Amino acid sequence: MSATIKDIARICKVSEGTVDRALNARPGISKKTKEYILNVAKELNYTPNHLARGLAKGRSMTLGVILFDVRNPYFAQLMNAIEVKARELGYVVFPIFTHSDTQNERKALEHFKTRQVDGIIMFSVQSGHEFEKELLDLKIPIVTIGNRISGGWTYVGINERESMKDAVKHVVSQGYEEIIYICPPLTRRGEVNLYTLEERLAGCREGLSEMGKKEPLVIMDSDYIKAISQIDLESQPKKAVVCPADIYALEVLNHYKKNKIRVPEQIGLMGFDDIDTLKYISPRLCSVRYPVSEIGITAVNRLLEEINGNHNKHLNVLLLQHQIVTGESL
Amino acid sequence: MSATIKDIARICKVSEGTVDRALNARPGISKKTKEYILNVAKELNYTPNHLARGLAKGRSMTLGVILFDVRNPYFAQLMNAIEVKARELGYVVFPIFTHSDTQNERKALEHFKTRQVDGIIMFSVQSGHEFEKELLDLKIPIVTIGNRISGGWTYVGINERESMKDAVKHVVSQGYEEIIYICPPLTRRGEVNLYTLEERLAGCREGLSEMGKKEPLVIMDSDYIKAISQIDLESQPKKAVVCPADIYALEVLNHYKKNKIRVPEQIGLMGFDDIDTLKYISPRLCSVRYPVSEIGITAVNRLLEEINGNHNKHLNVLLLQHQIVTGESL
DNA sequence: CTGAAAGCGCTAACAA
DNA sequence: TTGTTAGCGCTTTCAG
Repeated sequence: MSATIKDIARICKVSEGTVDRALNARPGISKKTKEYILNVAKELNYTPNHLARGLAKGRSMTLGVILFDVRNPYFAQLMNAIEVKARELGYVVFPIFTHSDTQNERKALEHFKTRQVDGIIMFSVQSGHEFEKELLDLKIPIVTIGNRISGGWTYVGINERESMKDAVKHVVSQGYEEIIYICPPLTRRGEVNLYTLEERLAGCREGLSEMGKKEPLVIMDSDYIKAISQIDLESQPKKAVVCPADIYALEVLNHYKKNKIRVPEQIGLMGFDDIDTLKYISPRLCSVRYPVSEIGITAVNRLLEEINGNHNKHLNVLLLQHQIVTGESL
Repeated sequence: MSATIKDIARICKVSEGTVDRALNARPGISKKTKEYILNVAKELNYTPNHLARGLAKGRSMTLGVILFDVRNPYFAQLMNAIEVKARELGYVVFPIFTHSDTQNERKALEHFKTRQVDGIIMFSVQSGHEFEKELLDLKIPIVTIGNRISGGWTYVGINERESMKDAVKHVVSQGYEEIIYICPPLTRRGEVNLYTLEERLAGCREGLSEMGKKEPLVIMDSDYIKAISQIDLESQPKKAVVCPADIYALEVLNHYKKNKIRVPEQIGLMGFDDIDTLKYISPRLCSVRYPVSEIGITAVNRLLEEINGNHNKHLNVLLLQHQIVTGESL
């Protein structure tokens, strides 16, 4: 196989310890022997064995990443940012895509434990006491993104409630009086993490209330297209559909286009996430933008701080700024 | 830290070898002691250490994956399929996104070597003899996807030339006489892999020639939008823009929309890849569809065969079927 | 059926 | 400055 430290030691007629000192720039070695060893190592085309190193040091230099589905552009952006940042810092990532299945998430954590990852970045589906106990038992630093779990773990994201509140206020400021809020269920199995969903809905309610408008019509049906098609668009006052994700908004928009319903003339539409795809679609969707890549990068940085034990324990909620993106759909 | 085989052995008053036999369902152990050991292991919440196992067995049970950019939906789909399939088979993946930078690709391969991955799935930017030599030196099974390298490595993909030929023939069959083919350069650094690009262009030429049409107008400018805006759309005969990727076609379409040029009335448009995003865009783009996820799955299966040495050495080009997707843009 | 021991490649503590 | 040695946790071979 590949050359090992032992091989180099034998050839150079020095001890393995000395080779280690040369290869890893450790102190206590003469320049001469160091250069000699390095030369031989290069000739042998030596590459260190990370498995062995990890075993010896108790550090695998790998991070586990749990996301729903990388085919969703939002997760793809996160994935990209995390992978690039982690590698920049000498780590390599194991991604696992759960497709928001709680069983997959459980197995993923198990996987990471046996794989000896040094830390985990997780967008979780699960929640609840039992789940938190499992996480604690892992004894691995974890940073959560997207879905918050509890104060026990660092959370990197945006202020979900405020951002939706701002979105709704923007809609109202454009003259819309009635809000239809789309909020389909994520999945049915297990105890599911509803943090983001609930916060955004609460933000919607609060926003309307603060603007003195009436309660939103909340559509919780998974077939929300059918539900909205039953709404009377002719009656006053002006109505707008608000979605907690652009992908829902795009489905709604497709439905309206198919039925020759004009947006925003007959109904307003507001999305959330400001995904890249929007630039190809007209009318340009109003949405809420936030620095997705920054979330990934911040999560990696924080996770490494936690791994190295030099993090601020009193500050474990890291919120980034959101902003309203105006478009042609309101 | 976590419980180890040694701990279990001590508690059960047996040897480590016996514990190993129980834990890994190896033969030569009585049912009684096995059950006992398994119970103790469960109580201690034992989880195996994959680093140690990998080191001992010379198998890390990890695969390296090299892709351009997961934010591109095409790569995201590949990534998803590969990760899911690999995990199903007990492997875990290290993805590295090169952003089509040859330096990154080099470093990625280096990374994988030191990380002791058992195999690599690669969508390469590089090509050439020197590169091939590097790959050989790795002494790790490699399956290539997307960009073919040479007969030395398994390739999983579609027949690039035939698929573009079919695409062009379809365009011609819709009454278009003149083809504008978009073919922007990928990157400038290093010796770049142009396999796919060249094959598709060749397919375009062959298709036109076989249909008795004149040569395509090939736009090699990276600012292809500027280039197409100089084309006279009023003159006969009917013209169509053919793109070797939907993302180019979407940019072109955006340009036409902005300038109130009607597709397909004033000019036809053909894409390639049939990405998911298309379902949100009108007019529905004509494109070429092929089973992207299948490519990922096939690559994983083949790679494992190569790792285990039970692959068919005479068959190392695995081509999947493509199909023309008709839309409203022709 | 079970135990003992060597070894995977690297690190780290202690001697020399 | 260099060598020696004992691990890290698991697998594997050879005895018993």
